Amino acid sequence: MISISSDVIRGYNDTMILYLLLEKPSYGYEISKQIKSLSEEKYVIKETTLYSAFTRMEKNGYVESFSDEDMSNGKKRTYYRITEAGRAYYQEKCAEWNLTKEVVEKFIEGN
Amino acid sequence: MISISSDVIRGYNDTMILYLLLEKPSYGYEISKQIKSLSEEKYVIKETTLYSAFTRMEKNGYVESFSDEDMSNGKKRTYYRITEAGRAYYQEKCAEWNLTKEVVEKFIEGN
DNA sequence: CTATCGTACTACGCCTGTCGTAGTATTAAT
DNA sequence: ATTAATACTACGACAGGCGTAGTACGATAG
Repeated sequence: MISISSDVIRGYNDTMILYLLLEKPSYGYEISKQIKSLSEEKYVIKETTLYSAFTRMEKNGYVESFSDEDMSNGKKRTYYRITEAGRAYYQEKCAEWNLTKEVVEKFIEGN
Repeated sequence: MISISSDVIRGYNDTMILYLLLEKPSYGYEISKQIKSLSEEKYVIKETTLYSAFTRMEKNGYVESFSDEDMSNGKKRTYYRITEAGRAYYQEKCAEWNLTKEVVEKFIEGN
């Protein structure tokens, strides 16, 4: 059974997360489920990968965290909001992806 | 200037090298130049990356090395030949790439 | 009323491919 | 005589992904 290798996806987890944050702020568990459903169950991000991506991206200024003030559901959550730098980074990654795809496909069977 | 990040290409260097070995055995320097030209100068593999890929792939049984017996050009070279396991691995990586591409593109702008 | 499941994380440390730096040796060109 | 191109090897750092484990709360089931 073919599955997505971590070596390929490496560096693109951030991009996927940022994509989901483009529309509205979100938090770990929700992002995780969205990645799973958007990828049609083909990719499930590991919890540790996800949370370390948040930490890294906050340190890099691509996202900002804030706490769930309201707490109507009783569970504490840390939400993340994409920053302007995050949006710019996302755009760069999209361009990089297109270039990478172009190159890699020259080495894939049937071009 | 957008360039290919090592995080993206990680794990696909092997695939590119194997692709070039499909037709005929080759050696480091030649592979390096072929990757550069086939990618239209868009990707230049680092020497250390290339040679460590050879070592790793030989250990994994994807390639076999042999020495240049003839030596008409006076330079010692280590040639690599793809094995059956290497061909199978290449096929798997192609399938994996197609899956990965499908998934990643759901998270790239303009779908 | 007790146990399990789903939610929502944090901590720690290993693994592996990539890459920077450096060095060696031969041949060809200037 | 020196530089450039060829053809590597050695060593160690780095970073992202991931395995394992643990915490804590609420809801649901038996």
